[in-house]
Parts: sequence; C-alpha cells; structure tokens
Amino acid sequence: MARAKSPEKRQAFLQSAVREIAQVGLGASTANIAKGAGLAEGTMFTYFSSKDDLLNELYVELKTETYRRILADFPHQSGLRERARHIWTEYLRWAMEKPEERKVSVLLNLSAVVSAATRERMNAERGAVAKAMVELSKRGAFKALPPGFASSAMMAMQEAVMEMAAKKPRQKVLLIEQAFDAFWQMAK
Amino acid sequence: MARAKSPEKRQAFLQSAVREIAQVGLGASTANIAKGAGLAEGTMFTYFSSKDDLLNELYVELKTETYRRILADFPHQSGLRERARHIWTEYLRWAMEKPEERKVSVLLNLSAVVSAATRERMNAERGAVAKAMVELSKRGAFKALPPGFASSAMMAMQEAVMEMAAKKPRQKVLLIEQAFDAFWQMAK
Amino acid sequence: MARAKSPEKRQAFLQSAVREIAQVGLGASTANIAKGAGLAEGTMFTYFSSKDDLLNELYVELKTETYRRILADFPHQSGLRERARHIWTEYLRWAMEKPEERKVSVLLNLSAVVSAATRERMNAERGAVAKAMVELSKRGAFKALPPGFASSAMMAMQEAVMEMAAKKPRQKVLLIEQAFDAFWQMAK
Amino acid sequence: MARAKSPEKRQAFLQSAVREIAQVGLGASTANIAKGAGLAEGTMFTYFSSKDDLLNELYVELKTETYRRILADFPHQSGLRERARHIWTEYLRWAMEKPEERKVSVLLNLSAVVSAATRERMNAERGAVAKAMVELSKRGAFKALPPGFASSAMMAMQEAVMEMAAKKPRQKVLLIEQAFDAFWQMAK
DNA sequence: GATGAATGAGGTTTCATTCAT
DNA sequence: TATGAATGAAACCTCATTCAT
Repeated sequence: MARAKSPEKRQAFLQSAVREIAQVGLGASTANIAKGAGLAEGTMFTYFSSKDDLLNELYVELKTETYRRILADFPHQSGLRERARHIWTEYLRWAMEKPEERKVSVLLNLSAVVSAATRERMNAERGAVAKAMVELSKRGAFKALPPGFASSAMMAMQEAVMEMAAKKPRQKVLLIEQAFDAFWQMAK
Repeated sequence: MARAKSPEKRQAFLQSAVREIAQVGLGASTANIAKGAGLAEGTMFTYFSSKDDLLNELYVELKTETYRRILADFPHQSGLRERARHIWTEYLRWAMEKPEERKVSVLLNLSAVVSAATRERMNAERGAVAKAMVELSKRGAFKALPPGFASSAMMAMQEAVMEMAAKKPRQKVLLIEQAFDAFWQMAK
Repeated sequence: MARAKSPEKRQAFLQSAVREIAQVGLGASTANIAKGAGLAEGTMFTYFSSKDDLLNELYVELKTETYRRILADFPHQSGLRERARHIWTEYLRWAMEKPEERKVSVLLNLSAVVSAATRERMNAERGAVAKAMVELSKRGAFKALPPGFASSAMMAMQEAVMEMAAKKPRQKVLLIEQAFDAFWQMAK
Repeated sequence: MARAKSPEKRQAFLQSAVREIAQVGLGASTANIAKGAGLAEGTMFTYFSSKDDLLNELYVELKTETYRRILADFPHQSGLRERARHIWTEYLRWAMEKPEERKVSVLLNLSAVVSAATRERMNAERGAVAKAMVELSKRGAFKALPPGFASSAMMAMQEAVMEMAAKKPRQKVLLIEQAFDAFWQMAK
C-alpha cells in the first residue's frame, strides 16, 4: 500500500491555519497556510476537500478541544456554583493559553462558512456543561430571562475577562476568580 | 483624495458598504459596494483613498452614530443607575433597529484594518458614557476588578442580550429591561 | 464617461482564441488567449463573463460569418442545382481561406460547452440555406432518406473535400467543382 | 514502462478512458480514469508512460477493433459493390453499437496528442479495405477526383448516417442500407 | 468630478506525474 | 507490482486600484 495519510500533517495544516487566520482573518490564503505547515499547497487538498472544509474541520477541532478541557476533571458531584466556576475557569485558562485559537474560534463563529450542520454537531457535545447551564438559568436574576440567557451571559462575561486579561496579563489568575464572583452575583 | 463633493454620495457608499459587509463579511468587493450605492467603482476612490480607508471611516461613522444616540437625551443629572440604564437601553435599541450596522461594527472591531489611531480617536468621544463607567467601576463587585472591566462587562452583557433577542424578537423590550436588572446585580 | 468597451479588443480576444484553440484544442488557456490578444488576462473577463461564455460567443461569431458569406450573393432566383452549388462553393472557400476558424468550429460543434440555447439560436439563422436543403431532400437518392439527411450529407462531403484540399492545396478550385458534381449524383 | 503484467488491468484503463472521455472530452483526468477502472492512479503509469501514451494506445486499440470487425468476414471474392457495402455496413454497425468508442475515436482523430507515427502505423493495417478503396476511386464521379477522395467521402457519408441514426434510432437498419444506395450513386 | 475599462497580482482548486510504502 | 499521498505548475477567475475619456 501507499503512504498512509498522516495525522501529523493534518494537524500541521490546522495549526498553521490557526496562526495565519489569527493574523489576517479568514481571508488567510491557502498558499500561506500550506507554506506555514511546511507542506505543498496541493497536499492541503488531500486532507481537506476545500478551504471551507478546512475551516469547518478547524471549528470542530477547536470546540472539541475546549470541551475536552472543561469536561476532563469536571466536578459532576459538586454544587452548581462549583461546577459553574469550573466551566468558567477552565474555559478562560484555555483561552488565555491559546489566544490565537480563541480568536479563530470567535471569527469562525461569526462567519457563514461554518455550516449549520457543523454547529449542530458541536452543540450536541456539550453534555455536563449544558446541564449546569440549565440549572443556572433557573436561579437569581436569570429566572426572569429566557432559558438560554444564562449561558450567553457567561460566555459574554468571559469575553470581557479575556479583553481585560489582554491588557493586564499579570493579574490573570486573580482576575478570573474575582470576575467569577461578579458573574455569580447575577445567579444568587 | 478623500472627502470630495457630494455628502450624499459619500453616505451612499457607506450605507452600501454596511449592507454588503453584513452579508458577506469584510471581504465584500469594492465593485459590489459601488454597485449597491448606484455609483461607479472609480468614484469610490475619489471619496475614500482605499478600501481600508473606507472601512476606517465606516468604523468612525458607526461609532459616532451610536454615541450620538446615547448622548442625545442623556440624563446627566440622574443617579448612576438611571444613567447606566440609559446607556444600556439606547445602545440596545440602536443595535436592534440596525442589526446590519451592529454586525459590521463587530466585524470591524475584530479586524486589523481599523487602525489604532482610528480606535483611539473614537475612544475620546465617549464623554458622559466614560464618566458613568468610571463611577460604575467603583461599585459592587466591580470594585475588586480593574477599572475598565465594568465597561467591558456591560458591552459583553449587551452582546448576550442581542443574541437572545435575535431568537425571541417578540420579547425585546422586556428582555432589555430584565437583562439590565441582572446586570445591575453586579453593581449593587 | 469612461472608456467605451472596444469592439477591436473583443475581436482581438476572439481571434486569439481561434489561433490558440486551433493549435491546442479547447483546453487553450485563458492566459495564452489574452497574451495572444496583447491584452491582460483580467481584461478578457470584462468582455466575456467566463471562458465558456467566450467559447459560446466564438461559436456564434464563426457560424454567423459563415452564413453571412453564403447568403451575401445568394442566387435566390436560380434553380436548386445552382443554389446548392453556391452553398457548397462559398462554404468551402471560407473554410479553405480560414482553416483555423473551421477547425475551431468543428471542435466547438463536438463539445459540450456550446449550450443548446446557443445552437438553437444559430439554427434559426439559416434561412435560404435551410430552404434549399428542404428541396434537396426531396430529390434523387435523398427521397428515400429522412429529411435532414441531405443537409448532413452535404456537410459531410464538404468535410471530405476539406481533408483532400489540405493534401493538394494547388487543386482547390477544381476539386471543389468536381466534388460538387460527385455530390450531385446523389440528388439527380 | 508500458505493457506490464495484467492485460485485464490494461483493458480496464482503456475502457474507463473511453467512458470518461466520451463524457468530458480529452481533458478527462487520469484520476477519474483510474477510479473508473477500479485501480490506483499510480498504477496507470506502470501500464502507460504518460497520459499521451495512454491516448495513443487507445487510438490504436479503437482503430484495430474497427478493422478487425470489418475484416472478419470480408467478402474478398465478391465484386466491388459488395465489398464496399460490407465496409460501409460493418463500420456503421460497430459505430452504432459502441457510440462512446466512436466519439472518442473522432476526438482522438482531431487532436494533436495522437502522433503522426501512430497514425501512420494504423494506416498500414487497412489491407483489404485500402484495396477496395483504390478500386472505388477509379469509378464514376470519383474518377475525376484525387485518389484518396473516395475513401474520405465514404467516411464522411458514414458520419452523416451516424448523425441521422442518433435522431431516428428505430430506422437504423434501413437507414444504413438506403444511405449506401445514395453513396453508391457517386460510384456508378 | 464621474465613469467603468484595463490591469496583473493573487485567490482557490485541479492535475499529471513521482515516489515512499 | 500496486498503491495513493505528495507535489507544484498551471488552470480559471476575482479584485483593489489606476487612468483614459
């Protein structure tokens, strides 16, 4: 048989795509992505049928990695506050460790290239996170608001933290904690 | 050279740019923007020296319009809660009335085409909004967090409201109010 | 107003296309066609929306020119033999004067890029030629065959003449005449 | 290097090439040809040194098959009319049974990929057919025309029959016969 | 000033061919 | 021998920008 398709090369393309897109947006050229991966442009198309396909797969990869991190040591048995704090903290740690990944994730979320099917697929993976969010939406000020709002609010507040952290990188850890306390005011 | 004869034509380009960019992203072509404005491609370059220039001017225009709305009936004499509620409500009304404008605003914010100089320029225009935000950052849970956080948090929470409103358009007015109450929990 | 679209440039593209396609087939590249026309590749796309469009327009141009030649001094009042001879002769003269045009015409006829709509459009232009062919199909050996056969047979025999003429260029004129006599045997 | 192990695989490539080329022209990709053959892309190049080589071999194959059919029950002892009729009929039967083969044959004939050497080689195989054609060219209206004309004319007229038959598939058998009578008018 | 034709660099993708397995 | 991943040169086409009119 011939050479097998190498997972390393696939990853090289995805990682290069993250770097390029973080720098220049979704308009990053396939030529540059391939060059950044140290592979030929044509090779990219044996791993991804089109640039759109690459982008969709990248979206899946990034979301999956995020959920993987959050669900790794998830405190299923703890109270809601603890579980919410875990989600809050793990997501922010990932986002701060991998700012390019996060930026690309945001861009992909906003763009039309990620198909509804792909989004649907990822929504199904949320598991314990979704459960905690449902509980959260029945508490405090969230009670009066539509069910999905608590989840959107948490994500939005995390955005605010990210933005802040970019300006004050030294205080990251404390910032994450104290911002959670602020967020939790809404759920009390 | 930018800023030429007819202000109407300038506006036509900016409005067409909003429509096109809302649909296809910042990659919208100058040809389509001009066509949408009912004017010639070349004409665009007598009003804006380059596409990047157009984008920067558009950013200014959108931000200016937002602040204009917020500052129009600003309750300078009222208490902080009332002023914060005004900012909250007016921004959300604008955003909901002009979803394309808002989407483009978000895209421009994320993109590298808007220069640091342009961003700086707009920050200076915030006036009474900035003042209210400073006060806000000294209250409640925001006290423990860096100065700019309250402002970021408000914007972030507004994002969450927008997202929600897109799904439940009927409940907009109530949603705006109740979400403000949730937000205010953090400032109490 | 801006520069008008120049018919000369349009013709330059079509003529270059004829030369290129005659040499390398319908796979002739847009880059080479443009280069051959002494114009930029991008310019081609202001005259033709795509390569397929160029090919369709070329087909129309070639067919139109052929019919124009044939119908120019058409002996409408003469007997069938005379009219048939005119069609025979004029077509062959054109084809021999413009061997590249003819070759491209044949290639386009065989290919799928020429749309049914385009073919239909050209069929409508045949006028006096079609009338003569109908008459011919009711004579001699053609009587026993389906209506369109006489026309196909004439075109086919002309092909044979072309092929021969390519090998014996000196005897063209005589060849055309004597081959018509052979063809006419079938109609007697 | 061409001509390797399995004749079955070689045939699979050639047959797949016929199918693909009949559909999309000589631009048919080696990838699709290989896929259609149920074999790997690379394998093709152990049987044929290049795509051009494949095309040349295909040309040889198709011509050989045609002559094989015609020469199989060739009535060497019969009069010219009978022999001409045999060539006429057998060729048309083959062409109608194998429309894809015929279409590919035509495309290859027109294209520059078939080398002069290959064409020469096949001309040598015509044997009894060539002999009949020489006799034919000395008769009737063909007498006045160059030697090769009778042969070209027969092939051309067969084209016309094919075209007709495609439109009236029911009358094939009769069409072949009556068209031969028309053709023979020129030889009488 | 207004127009849109002209431009050529650069975009995504296909393809014949090579070569590691 | 058979495979199909790897390659990079081209393919078609789009685009921001210039400039003749």
